[in-house]
Amino acid sequence: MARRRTTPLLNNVTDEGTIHIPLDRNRILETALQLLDEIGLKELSMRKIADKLQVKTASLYYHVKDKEELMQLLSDRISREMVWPDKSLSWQEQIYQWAGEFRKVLLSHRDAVELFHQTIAMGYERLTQIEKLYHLLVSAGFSDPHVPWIASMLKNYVQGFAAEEAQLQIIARNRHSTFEELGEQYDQFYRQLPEERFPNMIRLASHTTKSDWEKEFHFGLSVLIDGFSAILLRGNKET
Amino acid sequence: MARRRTTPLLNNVTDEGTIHIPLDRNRILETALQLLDEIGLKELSMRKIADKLQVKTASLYYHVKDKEELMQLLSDRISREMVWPDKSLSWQEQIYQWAGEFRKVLLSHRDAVELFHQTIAMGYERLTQIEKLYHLLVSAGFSDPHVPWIASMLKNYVQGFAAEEAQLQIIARNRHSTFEELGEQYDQFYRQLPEERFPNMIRLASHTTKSDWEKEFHFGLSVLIDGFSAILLRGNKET
DNA sequence: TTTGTATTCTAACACCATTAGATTATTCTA
DNA sequence: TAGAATAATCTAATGGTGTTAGAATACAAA
Repeated sequence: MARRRTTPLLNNVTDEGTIHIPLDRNRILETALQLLDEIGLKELSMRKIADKLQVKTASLYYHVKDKEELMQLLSDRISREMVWPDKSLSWQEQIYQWAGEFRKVLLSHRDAVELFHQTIAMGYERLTQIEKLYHLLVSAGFSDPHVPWIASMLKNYVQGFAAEEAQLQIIARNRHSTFEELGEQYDQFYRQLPEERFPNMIRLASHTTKSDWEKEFHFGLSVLIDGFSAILLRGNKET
Repeated sequence: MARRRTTPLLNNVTDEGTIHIPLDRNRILETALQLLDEIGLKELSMRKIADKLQVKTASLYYHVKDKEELMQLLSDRISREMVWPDKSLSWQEQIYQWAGEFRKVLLSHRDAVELFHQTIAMGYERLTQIEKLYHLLVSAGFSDPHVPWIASMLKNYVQGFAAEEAQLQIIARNRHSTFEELGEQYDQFYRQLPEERFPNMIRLASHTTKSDWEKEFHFGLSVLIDGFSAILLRGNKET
C-alpha cells in the first residue's frame, strides 16, 4: 500500500512541515560523499543516497544518467580537494608536494582509492590534476615525449602506495582492531605459513608491516625523482 | 511454477541422459575463470557460474563460503600462471623477467587487474609470487628492511602500468573500436578541451596515447632498477 | 536393505539499478 | 491572474543480485 501525499507541495513546504529543497547535482554529490565516508563504497547505493536526501530513488535519475556517472562525478568531487604545488619551489620539491597532496586526498575519504581505480580521469578536476603535473614537468625541462609517462609513473606510485595504506585501514576496520593490534595479527599470519615454502616472507614479517609510512613514502618517491633527474641531466635522450 | 525432476539421479545420469559430474572447487574455479574472460568481472555472478555448470546457484555455497572467497580463489588461480624468473640471470634481468611475467598474466585474463585490486594477496599462489620476489632481492644483496618496500614498489609499478593498458582495452571493447581508432578518439577528446585550462594536455595529446607499450614498460622499470642499484652500491644505508 | 553422510535443490528474502509513465510543482505567457 | 508549458518528482514495475534455511536427493558404509 503506497502512501500518497494528501496535499500538493506549496512554497517548498510538505504537509509534515519540513522544507523541500529542490535536488541538484551538487546536493546529490555532497550527500553521496558523506554517505561514502559513513558506509563505504560497496554499501553505497542509489537507494541510500535518495533516502538520505528524503527523496525517491528515481528522482536521482533526472539529475544523473547512471550510477556510473555519479561515481565518475564523485571521484572528480574528491579530486577538487587537491591543493596545488607552490611554484616557487624547485621541481623536485613541487613533485613531493603534489604527491603528498594526492596521497592525502586519497586517504581522506573512505574507499577513495577503490573509487579512483574504478573510474577514469575524464572530469574537470582530475584532468586539472594531471595538467598541473604536466606543467610542472615541462617547466622542469623534461621533453614532451617524456612528460606523460613520467606523470603516469608518479600517479601510479602514489595510487599504489595509498592503496596499500587504505587496504590496511579497511582490514583494521573490519576486525575492529587498532593499527598496532593489526601489526601483530599480520606477524602471526606470516609466521603460521609453511616455513619451507615462505622462508623470506616469514623472516621479513616484521619489516613487512611498515613502521613509518611517511618515511617510506618519501623514500620511494626519492628513488623515482632521482631517476627522473638523471634523465634530465643526460639531456632527455632516448624514449 | 517450478520444474521438478521426475526420477532421481542414478549413476550420474540425469533423465535427459547427460552425465552429472559432481562439483568441486576446482571445477567451479575453472568455470568462473572461463566466464570471466567471456563476460568480464562486473557481469560475473554466482547465478551465471552455476548456470554454466548446469547446477542451481545454492549448490555453489556448499563448496565456497562467499562470492568474496570465490574471487579470492580466482585471483590466486590466475596467479598460478606465473612463470618464475631464471635464477642464472643477473638480479636486474630477473626483475625484468618477474615484472614481464606479472604484466603478462595480468593482461591475459579480462579484468584481472581489477580483480587483483579488489582482493588481497592471501592465497598460496599470490604469496608465492611475493616470496619469489623477496628471495630474488635478498639474493641480490638488499638488506632486510629494504626488501619489502622495494618489492612493493615493483608490484605497484607493474599493476599500475597494466591497469592503464587494461583500461584502454576495456574502453576499446565498449566502443567496438580498434586500438588505432581509439588513439584518434583520445586525441580528439583532448583537443576538444578548453585550451586556456589544459594547454599541456592538449599539446601532449599525441604523446599521451602510448605508441610502444613494451618499450615504455621496460624504460620505466629501468628507472626503478637503477634507483635500487644505487641503494645497493651505497651499501644499503638509510631506511 | 537400512542407515548415515554428502551433496544438491526448492523456495524465499532482502537487496540492487533502472525505466516508463503518471503526477505534481514551477515558470512562462497571454 | 488564468491557463499552458515545462521542470521535477513520484508510483509502480522489471529483472537482476548474493545469501540462507531446510527439504530432497544421491551416495557410501554397515
